[in-house]
Amino acid sequence: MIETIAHPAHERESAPAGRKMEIVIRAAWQLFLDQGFSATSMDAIAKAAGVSKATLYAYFPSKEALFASLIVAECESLQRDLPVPKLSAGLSEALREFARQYLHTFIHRKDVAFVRIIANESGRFPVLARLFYESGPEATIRRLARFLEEAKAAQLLEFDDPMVAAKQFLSLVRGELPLLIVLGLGDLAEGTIEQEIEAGLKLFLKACEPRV
Amino acid sequence: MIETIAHPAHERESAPAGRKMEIVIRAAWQLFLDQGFSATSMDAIAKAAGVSKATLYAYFPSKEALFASLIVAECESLQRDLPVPKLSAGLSEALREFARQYLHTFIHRKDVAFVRIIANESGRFPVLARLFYESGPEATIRRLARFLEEAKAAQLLEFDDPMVAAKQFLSLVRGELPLLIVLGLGDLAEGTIEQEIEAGLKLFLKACEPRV
DNA sequence: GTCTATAAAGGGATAGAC
DNA sequence: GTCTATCCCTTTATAGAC
Repeated sequence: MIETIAHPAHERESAPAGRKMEIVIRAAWQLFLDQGFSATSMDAIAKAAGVSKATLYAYFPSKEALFASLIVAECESLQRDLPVPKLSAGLSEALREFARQYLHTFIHRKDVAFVRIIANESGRFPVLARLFYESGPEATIRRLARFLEEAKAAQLLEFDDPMVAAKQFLSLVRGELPLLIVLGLGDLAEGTIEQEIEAGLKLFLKACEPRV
Repeated sequence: MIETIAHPAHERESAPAGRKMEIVIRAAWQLFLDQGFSATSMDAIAKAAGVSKATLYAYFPSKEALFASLIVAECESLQRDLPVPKLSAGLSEALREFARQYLHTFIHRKDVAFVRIIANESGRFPVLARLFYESGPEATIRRLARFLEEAKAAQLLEFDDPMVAAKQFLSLVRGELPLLIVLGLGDLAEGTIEQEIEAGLKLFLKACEPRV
């Protein structure tokens, strides 16, 4: 992504390596997501990517370095894909849509698998754990907090601290979902998510909408 | 702790085995909590318990069986130690104290480490994952829901579905705490937990207390 | 850069003595 | 029941040919 411009000259050298590199990264990420760090072997990655183990070690000095590289890249992706609240459609609908986008990451297991991996290697990658929290969950809270502050300024909402209110809204709409998914019990009926969002939104607005 | 009384008679036969068994269980549980299932080796358990590996395999036919046995026992313990809401001290204080007891399991890492282990091995032990969810989280929700229903009957609260309301209250008071702890970022300042509880309680009551 | 082959270490599980 | 010693497999990582 960074080297998109430039380097048209030595395609012959870097292109094969570049393609393989990308295949390796994809295969490794898939395996890490599915099985975690410890359970994923370099052998398995090499096999899935169709390369030899020696090639892996030509790209990355160790399994840890490969893992860290993937996490850092994914955190950048997380920050790019944060939900965006839009007041234009009305406060209620804006929050509803924000919640939908927010929960989408849980339902499709991306974010939860992410947490699971880092959590399981708890002591091992403290820097990566913090990077993830700041790139994903905390950034989401901050973005929503700014939006809530605008709504407060427009006298659509009442609350003390926007960061606290943002955390509370997100807590309400996610409910038990992350736990259920992380436990592999997330086979929910179709409308369940929508119902949870609706219930959470209702409670939040009941508590924070100005009383006429 | 349990066997302080009794068994003075056949100390010679069962006491050595019984004592060692208990030591093994304690050591294994400690290691599983700290390092997870995969990362904990039978060698390490044997060493920590001061027995040989062969002794472990005399007690349990496999590492999986040992692990499952510990999880099942811990789930029984979870159900015994559920928080108990008491209306006697007033609704607000009852919910506050319930929340304190609830979060206590997160702060002291018992429950979270538990989730972390099961989550990472959920593919391997789906039955244990469900057992855990029903023994801990779901049982807690049910207990609180019953209490909320009483409060509703006494016209202290207004809501539609007691199970939904219970989930919402618990979601509010736990906030980001489980995520922070599971990521190893849970070094919170002293009053933080109390503040989170207070804020969650305030929002919940604002939304669910009858308006005079 | 990429491969095959292998070293070195650690894992689960078992045999056999006591 | 408990131990020591060991089998056999998988893992990370590297050596050496091409």
